[in-house]
Amino acid sequence: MRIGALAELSGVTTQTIRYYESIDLLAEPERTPAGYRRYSADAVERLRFVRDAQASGLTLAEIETLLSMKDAGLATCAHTVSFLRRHLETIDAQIERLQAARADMLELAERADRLDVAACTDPNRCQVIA
Amino acid sequence: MRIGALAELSGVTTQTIRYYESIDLLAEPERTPAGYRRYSADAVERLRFVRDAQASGLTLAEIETLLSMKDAGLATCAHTVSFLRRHLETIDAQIERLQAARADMLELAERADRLDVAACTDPNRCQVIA
DNA sequence: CTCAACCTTCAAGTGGACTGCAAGGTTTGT
DNA sequence: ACAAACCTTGCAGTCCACTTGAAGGTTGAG
Repeated sequence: MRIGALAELSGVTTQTIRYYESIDLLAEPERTPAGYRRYSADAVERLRFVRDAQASGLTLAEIETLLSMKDAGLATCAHTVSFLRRHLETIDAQIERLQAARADMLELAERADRLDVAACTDPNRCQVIA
Repeated sequence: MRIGALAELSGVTTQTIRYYESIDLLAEPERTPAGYRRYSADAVERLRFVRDAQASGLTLAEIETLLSMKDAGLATCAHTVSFLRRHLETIDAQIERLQAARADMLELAERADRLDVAACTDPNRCQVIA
């Protein structure tokens, strides 16, 4: 598939894909005779990993380290594995924070519902509330 | 308490607190006669909300809207409440993503452990793996 | 054949969230 | 009285992750 199809399937823009290639998150793909990038289905999976890892708070540089580790068939070193373990703890902390945020917002929404007297439907006037 | 103590308690830097004030996330606090900012314990709670909300993927601008809503005693408008509800769904999606990322990393770490032959302890050589 | 939709490179620009000075004044402990 | 640690403003700088634009070449449907 070409870059547009990959973008479609993976939910990132074509520009972002090229950007990822430029910072070595994605290997340079094959090219068609005209010079268009051609990707295999694996690329979708790789981008999925990138997005999950990113959502978990890793920088693209850290993700690159992890992907190198993956690519190297896990020719592992203690340092990176311990980074991974530490990050697992970070993820758990983040899930907790997210649950706290969820509770905060739910309470806000429910209290707002209880007080909802005059509904305001004009998005412009609503931007800043009172 | 003064800005340094608030920073200590809430885990952000003093500069960040001043920055938040500059973008109206935090109200201008009282000042001591010498012009030092003086905060009440509420500020810690407010910063906690900011950090949770931020972890849940809201921008500071969005958090400001939410805090205005809170400050206005929830003089609510349908638009903002529905934003809140939509964001609750985003948070749930994010928790799922985080759990996927967690699973990915755990698998990576465990596969690495199983293959761990020559432990490498030099952090410099370990940065990029193979 | 034509036209829209797709692709190419490279460089510069953007937006969000800080972060780091410089050049001062204040507080606190000894 | 003096140093270390704290505080002030204002503004420039940084980092990350894109995003846009210019100036073109290619593909595929009608």
